[in-house]
Amino acid sequence: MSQTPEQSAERPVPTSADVARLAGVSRATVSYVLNNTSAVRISEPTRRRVREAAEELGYVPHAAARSLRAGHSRIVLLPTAHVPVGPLYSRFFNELQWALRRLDYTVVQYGSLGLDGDAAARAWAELRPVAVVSLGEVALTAHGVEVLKRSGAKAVITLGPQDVEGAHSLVMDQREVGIRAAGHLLERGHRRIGVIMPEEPGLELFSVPRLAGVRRAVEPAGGTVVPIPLAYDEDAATALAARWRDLGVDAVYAYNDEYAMLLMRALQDAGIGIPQETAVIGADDLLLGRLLRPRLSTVRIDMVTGQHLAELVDRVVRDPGSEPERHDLMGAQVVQREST
Amino acid sequence: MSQTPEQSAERPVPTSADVARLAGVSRATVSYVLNNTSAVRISEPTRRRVREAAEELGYVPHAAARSLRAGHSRIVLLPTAHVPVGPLYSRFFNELQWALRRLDYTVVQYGSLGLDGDAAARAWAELRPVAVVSLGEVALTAHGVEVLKRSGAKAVITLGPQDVEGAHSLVMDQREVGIRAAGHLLERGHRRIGVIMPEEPGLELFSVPRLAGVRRAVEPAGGTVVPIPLAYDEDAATALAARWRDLGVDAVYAYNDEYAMLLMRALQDAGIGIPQETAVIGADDLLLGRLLRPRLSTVRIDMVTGQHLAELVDRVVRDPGSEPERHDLMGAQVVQREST
DNA sequence: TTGAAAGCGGTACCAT
DNA sequence: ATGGTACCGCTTTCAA
Repeated sequence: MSQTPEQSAERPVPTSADVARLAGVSRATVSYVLNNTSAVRISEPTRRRVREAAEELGYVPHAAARSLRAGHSRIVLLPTAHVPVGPLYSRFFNELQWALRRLDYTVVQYGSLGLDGDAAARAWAELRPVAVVSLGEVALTAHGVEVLKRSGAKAVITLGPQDVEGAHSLVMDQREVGIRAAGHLLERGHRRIGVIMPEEPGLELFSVPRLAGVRRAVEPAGGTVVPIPLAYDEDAATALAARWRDLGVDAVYAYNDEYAMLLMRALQDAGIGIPQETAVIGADDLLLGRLLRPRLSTVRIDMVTGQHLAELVDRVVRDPGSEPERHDLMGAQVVQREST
Repeated sequence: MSQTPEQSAERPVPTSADVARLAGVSRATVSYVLNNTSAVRISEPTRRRVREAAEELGYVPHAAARSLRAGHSRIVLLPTAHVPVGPLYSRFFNELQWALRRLDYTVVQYGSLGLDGDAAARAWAELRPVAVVSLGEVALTAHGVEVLKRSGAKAVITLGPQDVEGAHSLVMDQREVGIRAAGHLLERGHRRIGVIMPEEPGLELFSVPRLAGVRRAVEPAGGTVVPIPLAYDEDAATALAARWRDLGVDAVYAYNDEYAMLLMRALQDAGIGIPQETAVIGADDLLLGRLLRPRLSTVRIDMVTGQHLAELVDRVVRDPGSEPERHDLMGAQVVQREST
């Protein structure tokens, strides 16, 4: 009797038993009424009494108890380590959440700081999610996928640079972006190609593979790749521009359009002609690139939409038997404007 | 074409009872071992047997069952209707999630499409969150707060234009931004002031009060306010610029720096001098404003940091008895550059 | 038409 | 040092 977990001075949270007592019926009846169970017929007067009692007490059902009993949840887990800033990614993320919510899933965002793949998978599995959509910030291993599936996850979907055994993988090979950017610059006759590497944390996920892509395109062609760290900050850009000519690059791929804008402004202020002296290309095809002068060339990325991904989640949840698929998505195309 | 039978749909998820059976001990012992309960001493050999059994079965505890028994959760609910895009807001949001996670809360993002305040509050209460941080997209009423608290929420915190009874309110009066922007333009001698109103959904939360602020500053001074709808899109801006002179405004507050950039470019392309013919001021003090020519004047907003808010959540959770406070935050200051 | 009761998976008190 | 067991709140047979 002494095991009341939490007996505060406040009113205890009303349960369906309280509603039943007040309405003078059993808990079963309360459940039937409030869930509109069609298999059972409850008289209208009883329904009314139950509803009124629930209303009066401010009764709200307990989701955890319900799903414990049901044996499954509608939780979709979205692990996040660092959510990369940037308009493209935010938009995707919002769309995804929105679309999942429309499909009646509960989105749980779970920060997984400093957990390695398997520890993270175990932590996620505690929530018994029906699906996990890993955005690739935390490396999910085949074993991690197994743990999740064992814990009842019907769909494990990864979105990242490579596919993971046992999971549906949406492979977004960011190297492609670098390859396209570099390919374009090579075509235009450039050979010594700078690559802006953001110093902000959480962007390595994208920046490192993009650099690798540039290398892959440039080195076989006999060109040179020069990685150039840059903080997203005016002073850093000015300092970089001051020593720009020492770098001897004749073209630069600037990670994305925002970094490209920062760099272009600094170079222009330092009297370096774009594209004559240095060609500049960004990525992401943001509106701002079209507003710059010269207009910014860029790599447009065809990313999966949040809506699309949400539908995949739902499909896999409904048909968990389906073989894990691997989709290569992420087309990338150069949009040439005036800066190259 | 033999079917792959290894689907977990068949194999039941292992429970602590399974672990107990395999280890040849009771469920209580399993619980003691896996939770390192210090009140009881378990022999080392037993501990090992339990650990091995858990490992072998791939056992992962069930968070819902645990918190059902415990009588409370560590869920912090973040309702989101439309998460406004925009770097300032995304950064805040990420910080908040990150900081809460560090404090060992589980962040649940819950999209509340088309639910009115009270229905939303009920839906949120089902999850029995220990805290709710409403970012002001869904209007929370005093009654809604009551429902949440009755369901066990120790902290209900709202961040929005006005305080809500019963909740800790962080009042961010966006009108202040409009007031500052307009005040600055009035000082510089402008009297007919345009206000760019983004057509994108989800921004009304900010744009409408900002417009109200402009009105409040301009009208007593005998000036005129001209709201100007604008989609975040190059063609829309070009079309607007073409009829700009008909509007007869001599200054414009452009919602934020991104819309300001879009507008400035279109105006400049149409041969309209900035700031001579039309002064332009943005808001948010983004880096891009400093990169524009002329450099963009802006309103810098001192928003609460995610870290700060997370600490408030934690403090209120630990001391739920504390009186609801109302903090006015959101200082706003004009940063004058060259566009005004 | 309604109620009694058996769990879902864990935790922690009380015996042993 | 362990085991037995009574809950947490809810759904869902099975009886009455």
